[in-house]
Amino acid sequence: MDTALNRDTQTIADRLSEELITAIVRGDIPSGSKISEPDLARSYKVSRGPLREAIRRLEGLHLVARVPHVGARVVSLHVKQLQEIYQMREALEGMAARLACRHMSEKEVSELKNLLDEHELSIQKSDGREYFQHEGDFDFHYRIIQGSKNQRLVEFLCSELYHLIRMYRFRSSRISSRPERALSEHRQICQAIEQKDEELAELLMRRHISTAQKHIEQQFQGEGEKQE
Amino acid sequence: MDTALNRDTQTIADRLSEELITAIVRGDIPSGSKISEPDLARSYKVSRGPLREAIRRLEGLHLVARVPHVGARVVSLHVKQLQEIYQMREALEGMAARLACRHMSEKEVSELKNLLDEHELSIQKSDGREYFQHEGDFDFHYRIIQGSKNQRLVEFLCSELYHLIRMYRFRSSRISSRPERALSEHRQICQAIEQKDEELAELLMRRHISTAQKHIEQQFQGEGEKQE
DNA sequence: ATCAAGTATATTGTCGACAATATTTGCTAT
DNA sequence: ATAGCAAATATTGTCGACAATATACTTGAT
Repeated sequence: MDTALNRDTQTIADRLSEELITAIVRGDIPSGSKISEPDLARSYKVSRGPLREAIRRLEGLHLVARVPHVGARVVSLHVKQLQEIYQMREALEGMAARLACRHMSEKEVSELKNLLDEHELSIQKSDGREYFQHEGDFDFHYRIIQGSKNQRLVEFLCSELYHLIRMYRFRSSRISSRPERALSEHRQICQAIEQKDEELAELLMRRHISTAQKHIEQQFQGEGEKQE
Repeated sequence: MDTALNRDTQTIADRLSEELITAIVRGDIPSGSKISEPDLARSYKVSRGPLREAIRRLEGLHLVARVPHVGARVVSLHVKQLQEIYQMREALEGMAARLACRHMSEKEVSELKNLLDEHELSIQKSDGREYFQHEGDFDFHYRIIQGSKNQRLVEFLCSELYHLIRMYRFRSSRISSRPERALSEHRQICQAIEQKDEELAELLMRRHISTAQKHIEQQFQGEGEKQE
């Protein structure tokens, strides 16, 4: 369950907020549900002080919405919200790809290429295992974001937007990720970065994400409403 | 039925976090200074509970940095941080301009044009009042961001990045804002939005912000180091 | 005199109790 | 039976006290 029993210096509120984030992202605390302070405090065996501080942090990450004297709810993602997130992601990851051209080291680029080779193998071997596919996809994007060397950009994309995206993926887990097409797009992007073609890298990344967004919208239309 | 009474229903932590934000942005709590919980609690006449929750919120906004068992400090902006912020701003406001083409109403566009006329007048009348100039600049950008109708984008730009930008402006207040040039760029952007030319609007906005960034970098080089 | 270690002080973290507010329940009147 | 009001209950917000940890200071040895 828990892997870190060594962190004595960590504060309860900090540890708790991490736990709550993963619980929310994985759906253990369902999207849209109310957060009861007494209940949560009991089940996590903490007092309400640190719990409230942790909730305040989640509020800042937009994972929960609070209304005074009423309480906090886990946010629920509707189509519109996902569109908004993907629009921001398109702009920011496009910029990240541009900056990665400028700042990624030779070593980082070659590691990125190796990663894509691994993905190709894993696609050939197990052509159904979508979960791994997702993780691989995240891995690719994370590396480029890191490669931008823009710390604030990294922080925002990885710890705010991606939490929400993962949360959505956990909820509706069957996304036909079309791994072959994604891989070929990844290769194009990687090549552009290798050639330090900033314009092209940004363009391709934006198109890649825009495609993913359209795909999600189709999914939602195909299945109608299943929110509540 | 309770619209005017809402101020009473506000919680201490919420009110306090607002006050602290403006205090930090205006420099009343100096950038880089340590935040002492007992001191702050005394001077704002609150107990440490709500104060700590407010600090947790500021931490989420990246206005303060906390280290466990040591305390929180107001962030201090160096050149590198400003560059990072402006890179994100360029990407996001470019996207905002693009979306504004899609979503701004006729009325909003005409109001935007009126705003620019006012700016032109105010530049002619008082060609030295830079403070007003800044506010006008913010106003223009805010409207386009709002015009994107992307609520998450609005929230992030207006309440995270702009806090930090304002904070910097308060610190080193003399930025030669070159109002004439800025105004003409604003007019170009506005025109592109009016004509619903998404490509052009995004391009011009990005160039506009990129120019501002280069300008800031020059300022910093011109004056050398004057931090802490 | 300088450095290290141990003590003293101050600050941060945590807790349980109490107050303020919202929600639910139950009762009354139409 | 239902709408509306009032009491009861539960939840959130706030506070002051105590514990854990870090910083500052003193003391002693080389």
